[in-house]
Amino acid sequence: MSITDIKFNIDHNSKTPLWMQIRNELFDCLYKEALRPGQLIPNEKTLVELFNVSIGTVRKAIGALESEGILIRKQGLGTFVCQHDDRSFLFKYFHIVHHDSDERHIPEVECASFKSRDASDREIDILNISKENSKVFSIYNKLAFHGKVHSVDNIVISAAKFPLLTEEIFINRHNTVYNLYQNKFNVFISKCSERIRAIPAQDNIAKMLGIKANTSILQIHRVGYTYHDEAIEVRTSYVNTSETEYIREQYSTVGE
Amino acid sequence: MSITDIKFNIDHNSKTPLWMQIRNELFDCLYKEALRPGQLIPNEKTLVELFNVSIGTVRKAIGALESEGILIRKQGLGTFVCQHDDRSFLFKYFHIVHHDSDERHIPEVECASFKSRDASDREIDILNISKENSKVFSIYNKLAFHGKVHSVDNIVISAAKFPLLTEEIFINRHNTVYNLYQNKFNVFISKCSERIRAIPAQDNIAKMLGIKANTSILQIHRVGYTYHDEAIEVRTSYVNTSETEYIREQYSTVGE
DNA sequence: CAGTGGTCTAGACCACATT
DNA sequence: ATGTGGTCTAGACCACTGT
Repeated sequence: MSITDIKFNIDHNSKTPLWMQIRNELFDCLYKEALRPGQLIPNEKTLVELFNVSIGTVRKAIGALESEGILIRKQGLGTFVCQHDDRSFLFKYFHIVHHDSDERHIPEVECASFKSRDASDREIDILNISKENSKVFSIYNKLAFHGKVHSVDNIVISAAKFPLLTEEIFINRHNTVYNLYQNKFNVFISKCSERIRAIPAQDNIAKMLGIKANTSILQIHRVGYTYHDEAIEVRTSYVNTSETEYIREQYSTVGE
Repeated sequence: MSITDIKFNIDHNSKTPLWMQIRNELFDCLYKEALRPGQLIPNEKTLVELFNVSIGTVRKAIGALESEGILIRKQGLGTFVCQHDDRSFLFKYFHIVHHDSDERHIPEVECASFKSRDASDREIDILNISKENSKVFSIYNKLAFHGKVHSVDNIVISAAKFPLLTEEIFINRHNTVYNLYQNKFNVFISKCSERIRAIPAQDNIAKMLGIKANTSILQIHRVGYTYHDEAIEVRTSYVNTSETEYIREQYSTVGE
């Protein structure tokens, strides 16, 4: 189904602004997979004809989606659906930096284990897992800077949404995990929520981090969502902050 | 100095867009204190005449400042300079929630100590403190939910930037600390950066939190900035996360 | 070069809030 | 009723990109 074949319902007499209606229609194209990450969307003039509005209105709709991180405009090229291949997405959801550094660096990642098991009650609840196929993949990753492990990530995803995922596929990705989700399974992570606590490291985690048991570490519960707030991934990170820190720079934008 | 008296330099042949020039001029009005938090800015038609551009250009400039959290538009009323009195600012920089709650609540705050002392090297560096007046105020606040203390905040600010601040003034504020800065000292905190680590609680902090020494807690280093990235406040928070959590909801906005 | 998005104009009309 | 910002139009011209 190509976007140019879709019949759009734009109501010029509706209470909701035209640009918002157009934004929603374009957004639904992502959901209905008429538009996919990385894809070029029709140019402004074409959209004007598709929606039968003036160009300023189309531009406002695209601007809204751009500020949401859904679309990205490239002058002279066109407007594209955001993807985790884009440079700006590399560190969007990676918040650990080395102590004496202001810049984020890509960590070295090593998969420690890859298993399939039944979902826990909490996972069933958050990931909205059906009873028929309640299997999940549970993956442990070790993250390091300069060979020194600083974090252990436990990633849990529903097997139903990632059919045919194998340890080999997972390990042999050449990019981020979210990039794998996007490119092999057409799942785009667009939003994350995180909850952070300080806990003493349990034995197994301490061993993976190479520290003594009961050392104070960060425990970060993250839920990753795709379009329409559909929860996709439950991730628990354990971070040794003796040489690293969790950072957050908050311009007082409206969004957050 | 009123904003209508200012001579603006807008260059219609410049490489930088008109709307960006206007955004910068308006922003400088804040810095030069021709505009203050809460103040109504001139209406769009007046700005059109002041800057000698069309209304769409003015609207784009205002839109930029609005998305930065500097201005707030209120339909039918006008456009105002953001202030920490605004509801949306209440929780903007407060990220602690009770464990089994999704909503943020206002904590009970109690001042534990209020002192003046010489700045440390680190504080001199971050706050850009001069050698002539190197005094800082160091304040300890205890934050609680339902009477149970969960956080201790150490606030450090340059005495030079907060002349005449006393413990009495500090304690008798009827709003947030940032609101006090704004209303009594004309300092608007517009940006914060935070770095989070997990540490074992030291004796004095543990005592204030009502927990055993060496319990794992969060240590949050925050620097608060005003316009033009001028550092105003160094705050270190110690959070007992046995019943609370640090939260971050990240829509994939461009800003962050 | 042709095609894209980026900027800017000069209006019209609507929805909202105060007087 | 008046004044505010919000939406929308129908263009013009510029700057950037790849061929």
